[in-house]
Amino acid sequence: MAPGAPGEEGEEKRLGRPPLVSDPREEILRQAAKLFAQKGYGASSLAEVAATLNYSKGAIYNYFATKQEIYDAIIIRTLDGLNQAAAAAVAEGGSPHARLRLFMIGHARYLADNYDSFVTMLVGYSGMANAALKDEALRLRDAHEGQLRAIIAQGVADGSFRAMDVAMTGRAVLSLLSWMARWYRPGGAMAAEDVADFYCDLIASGLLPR
Amino acid sequence: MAPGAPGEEGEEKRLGRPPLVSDPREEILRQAAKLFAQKGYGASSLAEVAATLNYSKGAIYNYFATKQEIYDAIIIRTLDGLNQAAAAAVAEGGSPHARLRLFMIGHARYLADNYDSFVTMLVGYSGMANAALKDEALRLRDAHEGQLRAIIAQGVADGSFRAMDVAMTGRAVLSLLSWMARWYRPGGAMAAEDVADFYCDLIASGLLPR
DNA sequence: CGATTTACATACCGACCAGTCGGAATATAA
DNA sequence: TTATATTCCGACTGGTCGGTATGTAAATCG
Repeated sequence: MAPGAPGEEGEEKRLGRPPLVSDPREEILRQAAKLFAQKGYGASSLAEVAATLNYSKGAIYNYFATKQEIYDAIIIRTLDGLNQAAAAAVAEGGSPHARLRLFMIGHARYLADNYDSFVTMLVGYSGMANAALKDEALRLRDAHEGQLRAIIAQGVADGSFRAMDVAMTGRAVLSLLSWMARWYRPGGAMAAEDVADFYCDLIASGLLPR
Repeated sequence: MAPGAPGEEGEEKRLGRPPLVSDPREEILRQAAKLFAQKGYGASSLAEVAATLNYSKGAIYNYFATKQEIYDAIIIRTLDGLNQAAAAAVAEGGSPHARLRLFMIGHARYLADNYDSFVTMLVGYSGMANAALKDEALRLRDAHEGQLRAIIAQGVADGSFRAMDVAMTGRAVLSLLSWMARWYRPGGAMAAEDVADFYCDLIASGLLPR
C-alpha cells in the first residue's frame, strides 16, 4: 500500500514553495476522515480540518476541488483497500470454513487499521455526488460481497456448509462485520481479529449444542 | 400504543384557533423522522419539515423548542416502543430458542413498522444534547440488550445453548438486526419477520451441517 | 359584542460555512 | 538578479439555517 512513501527513488526537485506537510492530500484525507467519523460529514467544516493541519481553509482547495471530493476519495480508497485486504487474506486457501474465517478476520483487521475511514463510510452521510464515483463504489462493494458469496457457495456446493441461501448468509456475515464500526474501538479490550474469530465460530457452529 | 387516538372520551372544547392537523406534534415527529432518515439530521431543515405539513417554519416552534428536541423525541420514543414490542413478543414464553426467535422477530417487525425512526436512530447523527435524555436513551438501549442477554444466559444455563460468551452473542444478534436499517426496505421482497427467522436459524443451527 | 387564548404567517437576525480571489511567501531555474 | 512555479493566507461572497419577534386569524368565554 502507499507505493510512493517517503524515500521514493526519483525524488526530483520541484518548483515553488514546498508544502508544510510532506503529503498534504494524504494528511487532509486522514484528518477529514477523523472529523467525519466523529461529527458526521455535514457537521464537519473544512476550516476545522485545515486548523488541525495548521492550514487555512483556502489551502485545502489546492488539493481538493470540493468538500464532497474529499468524502468521495475516503470512501473509494477504503472500499478498494478492503477488497485487496480480503483478497489477500483469502488467498491462503483451505476449506470453505477456513476461508470464511480468513475473510472475516481480514475484513475486521482492515476495519481496525482504518477505523476513521470505516466509520465515515458506514455511519456518516453516505451520499456520493459524482455518478461515476458512485458506480465505482457500488462496484467495489459488490466485488467484496462477491468474494464472500463465492466462499459460501463453494461450501454449500461441496457439502461442507448447509444448503442455506447464499445471498442472505453473506448479508448476515457482512452485517456482523459492518456493525463493528458502531461499537468497536481500536485499542479496546478485544482485538478486531478476535471479534471476527468469535463471529465466525458462532455463524459456523451455531448456538445450539451439536 | 397511542392511547389517546382520535375519539378520546373527554374531548372537551379547547380555546383558540384549532390546529391545521389533528395532532401537530405527532405529524411533525413523523415527517422529521422521514426527512432525517432520507438526508440525515444535519442536512434536514425545519423549513422543509414544515413545508410538507403546509406549515411555516415558525409554526414548528409552537410544539418544539429546538430542532434537537425533535430528534431526541424520535430516539426516545423509538427505543421505548422497541422495548415494549420485544417484551410483548417474548412474553409468549417457551424454550430459549423459541424465545430468541420471538425476540428477533419482534425486533424486526417493530423496525419495519417504524422504519424512518429506526434509520434516524441508527444511521443518522446520533448525538443527543440533553444529558438526562442521553441517559434515558442508554437506559432503554441497555434494557433491550438485557432482555436478549437474559434469554441467551438462560439457554446457556439449562444446556439448550452452547457455552458461548453471552455479551458477545447478544451483540451479534443485535448487529444482524440493527444493520437491517441499512438495507431493508418496507414492502420489499422479503418481510422483516422472514429475515429475522432466517437470521435466528443461522445463529442457532450454524452454517456447518449437523 | 369585546376579551382572551391558541395557532399560525411573515419578516428578520446572527452564525456558520463552502467556495473564490488577489496577493504574499518561498522555492527552483536561468 | 529576475522570471516563474507552487504553496498558502486572509478577506470576502453568497447562501442556508436555527431561532426570534411581531402581528393576525380563528376559535371560545363572558
